[in-house]
Amino acid sequence: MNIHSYPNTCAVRTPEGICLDLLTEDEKKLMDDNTVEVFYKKGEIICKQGSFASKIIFLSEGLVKVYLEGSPKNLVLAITPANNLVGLPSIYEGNSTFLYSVSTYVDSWARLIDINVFKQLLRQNAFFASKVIDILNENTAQAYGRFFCLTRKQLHGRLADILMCISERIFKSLEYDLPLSRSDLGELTGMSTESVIRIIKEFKDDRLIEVSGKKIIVLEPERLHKISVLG
Amino acid sequence: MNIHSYPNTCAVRTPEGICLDLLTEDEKKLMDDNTVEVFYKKGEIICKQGSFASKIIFLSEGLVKVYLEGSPKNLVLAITPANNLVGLPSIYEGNSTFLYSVSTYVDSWARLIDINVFKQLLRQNAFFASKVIDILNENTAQAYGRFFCLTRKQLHGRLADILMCISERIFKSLEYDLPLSRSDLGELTGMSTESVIRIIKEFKDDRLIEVSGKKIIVLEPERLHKISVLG
DNA sequence: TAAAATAAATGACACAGATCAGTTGTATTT
DNA sequence: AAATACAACTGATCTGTGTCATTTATTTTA
Repeated sequence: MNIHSYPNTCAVRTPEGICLDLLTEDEKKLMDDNTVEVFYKKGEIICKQGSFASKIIFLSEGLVKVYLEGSPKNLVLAITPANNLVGLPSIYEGNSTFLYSVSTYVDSWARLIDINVFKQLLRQNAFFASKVIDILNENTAQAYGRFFCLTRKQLHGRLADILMCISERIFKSLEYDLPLSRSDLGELTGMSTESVIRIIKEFKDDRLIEVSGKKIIVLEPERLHKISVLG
Repeated sequence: MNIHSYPNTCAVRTPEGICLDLLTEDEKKLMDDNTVEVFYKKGEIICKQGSFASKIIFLSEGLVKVYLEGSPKNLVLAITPANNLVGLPSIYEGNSTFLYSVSTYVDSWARLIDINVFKQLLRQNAFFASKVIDILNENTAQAYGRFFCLTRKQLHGRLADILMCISERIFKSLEYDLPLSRSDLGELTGMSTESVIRIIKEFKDDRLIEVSGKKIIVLEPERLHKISVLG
């Protein structure tokens, strides 16, 4: 049996403590001296798949999507809220380019940390490295969940999944203002915009959710969750 | 533009040096003292998703599949040849169960390393931890490639992809004896057995590959690669 | 406030690929 | 050598979901 409390398919659980706390004062200073903070408007690209990976991104404010470029359609790997590191998987030996692109759903602030300094700190502070491993592995668990969702569930399950996941992990409330369009939702769930609209309507008609424009209220989380699990 | 030399969708590149070399003599001894070597027959399960994650697996001989359990169909995350670590993503804080199941395609030998000893070594040896991060990230890159393949390519692309990947990364030859059945191939490419058979036949009729039973000879790697890229 | 542009919604249609129901071939077992 | 089981193969349907065309609603711009 395969019991998961709730889906984990769009975003990682926001970490309690961040790994940067494990650095010594000197190490923190070194990192700070090699970090710049940048503002990105809604829709802007923070890093581009295939380009030279020069930085690790700490999202201090906002909401971004992490995605693989594809023509005609991208594949969204995750959406990431504030206080998360992004770009870690690009730091392996022999690779020097970003594995994925990152762009903003809303106005955001990001701290860009020099990747070589980051790597150096990994090699000199085992507690820090160990914590980074934790973060990487949580991301992997989330990616696998998402992988399973997009390849094994069909439309209703996928949409139920995303709606629950956004509610649970991004807004932590059954009621939220979606900063995404229907076509963003389509990209996120790997389906056409038309299908998103159709199924949202069905969920609405079935009184599973309440929708008006961007505002979403989850009325029946249990039933929605059931749909998500059954696929 | 998205230029990859060759697909990377079924298995990681076999690592040149293994991270265990970075341990000190004392650390190596500690690890050895907490490792057992076990033989598994073809088709046996080495670890089961959801069960208590007590070990890290080093596959010393054989070929395994790493997969998520699903009814009715599993999702194969990767196939892994000898001299690779398996189970690393399970070692994050707050998680104590295997993220995936692992079973053997052929008779195999595995060294099972106590997970707590492994974690301890990560926390005390930053070079070791740093190397493990490299391995995790390579695995992530491979998983993303596979994710993209299974969600964005259609049948011909997926099968071409797998045939090339097995040739390139597992056997390192254009000619090989597949230790997998057609239904294994179906599971691996996320398609029905019937479709596997049909498309293999088409590839054969088009003189892209030569097939007799389990024996596969890739006649035109470039064209096969083209099919894989175009989807 | 009107006009233009964009997003949301809806219905008709097409098709990739699964499923089902079989046949043929090849190992195992007795 | 016959019987059984399983893997490989084939053809005929069925269905989920994308695409296209069009209408309605909402936002942005002039």
